[in-house]
Order: sequence, then structure tokens, then C-alpha cells
Amino acid sequence: MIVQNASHPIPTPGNIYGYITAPTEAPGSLETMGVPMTFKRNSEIYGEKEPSDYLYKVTTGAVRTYRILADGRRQIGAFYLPGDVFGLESRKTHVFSAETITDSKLVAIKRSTIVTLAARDSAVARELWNVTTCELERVQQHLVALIKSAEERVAGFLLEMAKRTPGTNQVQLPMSRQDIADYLGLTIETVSRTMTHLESTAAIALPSSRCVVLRNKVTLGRLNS
Amino acid sequence: MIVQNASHPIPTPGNIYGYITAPTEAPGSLETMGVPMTFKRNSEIYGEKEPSDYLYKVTTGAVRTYRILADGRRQIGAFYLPGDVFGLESRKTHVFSAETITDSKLVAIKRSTIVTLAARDSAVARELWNVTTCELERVQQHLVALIKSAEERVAGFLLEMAKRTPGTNQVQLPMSRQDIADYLGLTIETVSRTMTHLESTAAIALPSSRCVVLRNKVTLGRLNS
DNA sequence: CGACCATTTGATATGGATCAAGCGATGTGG
DNA sequence: CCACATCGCTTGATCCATATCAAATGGTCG
Repeated sequence: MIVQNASHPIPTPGNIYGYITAPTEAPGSLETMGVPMTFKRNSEIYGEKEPSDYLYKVTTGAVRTYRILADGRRQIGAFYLPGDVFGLESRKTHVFSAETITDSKLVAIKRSTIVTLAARDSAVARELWNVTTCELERVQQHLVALIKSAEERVAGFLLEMAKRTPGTNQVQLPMSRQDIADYLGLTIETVSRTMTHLESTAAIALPSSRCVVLRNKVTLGRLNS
Repeated sequence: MIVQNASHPIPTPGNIYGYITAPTEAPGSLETMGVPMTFKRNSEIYGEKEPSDYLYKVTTGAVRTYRILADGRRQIGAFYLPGDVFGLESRKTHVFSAETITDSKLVAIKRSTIVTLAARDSAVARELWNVTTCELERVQQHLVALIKSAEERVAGFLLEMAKRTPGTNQVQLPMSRQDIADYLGLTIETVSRTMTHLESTAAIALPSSRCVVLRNKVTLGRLNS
């Protein structure tokens, strides 16, 4: 919410910073033409209604996109972790706002640059379509999650987070309970109670509030339907 | 649910039916390379988990996409009306199933054909990205709707339907109350009660259950946040 | 140590679900 | 042409999962 870094280094088309460190295996070509940017935690990256001139790829840190309704309710659209691309969700102007959750490094890629490149290079065009469809699939899943019970939503969320931190059953949550609640369409109290309950049934362990160990994925998966 | 038309006319790459009648203004080039198909009402177009080999454009009629959870709950992902394109929501296999709501005519377009064409023609590639992003935007809106109150959801739904039948405040609903309920994450009873309530506050008129007249869009819009 | 913030826990309220009839339109067979 | 079954929708009564309100706990930082 609090903008700690309002002055974006505006990348220009002529910029030739190459961003080299390959984050994961994912979308290969895109980040090579982007500009690295650094944000403090809870910084606005873009606001709802702003023109969507850039796509972003997370290098380190974590990002949330969200929308605030007239009466203050907030819906979080997604959490983006290292390797994820965001800013695709709109054509002209953003439907959601984006903020960092923790101190983060991103790569910003000018939309027009990609569009131009995509017009020439069909591999880029295809990549772009691919990433967008991935995002669409993700939102569809999220949509389905919102009709489930509180326990199913939380279990699903934890499994989703675990899948994104492969190789371990221990999940470090960069986001607050309030963020999780607004992502799942629940209240902070319900999220907390549900976590406690999952712990009491030995489905998870909670060494600390931001660290969850999945002890019984089968149980969690069953809850997930 | 009941499959009345299980034998799809499988379109082949060699098919040279040109589909000429331009439905609306929207996505121009896509349907010209498709194959027209006719479905009775409540026919399955494709099932969840099936490979997503085709995109479809609605010519006449109406389509719903949906997902059934283990315990039978159904979430409707979207309603598609004449001019709309669907089947984009996945890369390899469908995440949702699709059914006609009423007798319908569709144009089926082979995915591989489009991909091939998109590789050659950047206008097609761009169109494809555009349609997908539109769909993404729509799902995001839907997501946000699901955290609202029952009355807001119903009001929002009616406004959305009205926007898709321009030039009039009278909306003909091709879908049942159950469909609307499953789209909005409510029960049929709640949808019905909410409609009745909106009628009693003169926000809408209900000449018949499938016909809604929006009498006060301002009130409805306010509810919509 | 004390202030602050995030989280948990407890008590109560409520919106929408569930269970249960009733009603009106449509269709079917006698 | 009418009795009656069927189906989609509405209306009513009650229940419950989650929200709301309130307070206690715990962790972090100056």
C-alpha cells in the first residue's frame, strides 16, 4: 500500500542492458531484452487504470497483484515468485495493481518492444501466447478455488505454494495472513483458524507463522478435491 | 449434461469449407479458416481433460464452459454468445468442459492450423494474443465478482449480459437459474430471491423468468461497486 | 523494557445454504 | 381438449460456515 519507491527507472527502447542471469528454465528469450529494476518491499509497481506499457519478470522477491473495491475490500489476483512473468492481464490499461511483497528485483520489458519483436520473430510471438495462456489457466484454477470451503482453499493454496518451491515440503510464505486471506476470499481469522486446524490434524506443521511444513500431502490433496 | 450430439463432424486440415457470414465486427480473420458445426442444446462440445485441438467461435446460440468438482459442485467458467471465441483456456488439454446451452452453430478452428498460420502471419499471431488477453481480462473480472455479495454478483451479471446485447435494456437469458447460480457461486434459491428483490426495488422488471428489463442501471451499477 | 504489528484465539452475529413446499408453464397421452 | 406428470422457478423456514467484534499472545525493533 505504502509507496516507498514511486520513481521508476523508466526503461527506454534504446536501452541495451542485457539481463543475463537466467532465473529458472522458464520463458527464455523474454528477459534478455528487459531492464533490471529494484524495489523495496510494499512498493507499487503499477496502479490499476495505468497504461500497461511493460511486462515484468521476477528475479528475486515476491509480488502481489490486487484490486480494491469501492468499499475497501481487496482481491489479490496472484502472487508472483522468481521466474514468474506478470503484467499480462490487460491490453491497454491495467485491471489490477501490482506491489512488491518483499524487497524485489524485477526485469521490466517494454510491451511495444515485444510486440515489434513478435511481429518479426514467430518464436517470440508463440512464447508470448504461451505465457498468456499459462496465466489464463492459473486464473481459471483460482476461480474454481473460490467456490470451495475455507479448508479446501487453504489446503489448495499451500499445495500450490509447495509446487512452486520444488524439492521440499517446507514452504516459506513471503506474504502475510492478510494477503493470503485476500487471495482466497476469506478473512485473516478464518485463514489462521484453518491453519491451526490443519496443524491439529497433523496435515501440516507450523514451526513459525511464515513457515509451513506439509506433513500429509494426501490429506491436503483430498481436501483440494 | 445429456449428450445429444456426441458425433462431432471432425474437421480435417484439408477441409476447405469457407465460413463466410461475418458474425459481428470482432476477430476477423480467424473464422474464415474454420468448419461450421451444429449442436443441439445441452450437447457436449468437449470434455475436461480432452486434448484442446480446436478453438471455437459461436455463430448462433449459447455455450457454457464448466468444471465439476469431486463432490458434484459445478463452477461455470463463462457463457459464450454469438461472436465470442472459446477453447483458449488451455494449452494441451482442456481444464473446463464445454456444452451448448441452446441449439447452436459454431465454427471450429484447428489449433495447429492457427499456430502454423500464426508462425507465418504476424497479424494472426497478434490477433491470437489479443483474444487470449481479452479472455484473461474477463476471467479476472469474474474472479473479483466472486468475492462480492449475492446482490452485487447478480447485478453485475445482469449488467454484463446487457453490455453484450447492446442497444437495449432488455436482456434475454438463454441460461437457466442453475447456470447463473453456478456461474456466480451461489445457489439457485439465492439467485431467484435476489432477482425478486431487485424487482421489488424497481431496479429491474421480470416480464418472464428468462427476460430481464434493466430499469435502473445506476442502482445496479452502484451495487456492482 | 516498551511500543508496535502480525497472528492467534474466543464469543457472537449473519448472509447465504439447505431443506421443504408451492406454483406456473409446457408437454403428453387418453 | 382436458387431466396430469414434469420441469424450472419462486417462496418460506431453519441451519451453519464464515464474518465480525473483541481480546490475548508473541515476535521484532528501537
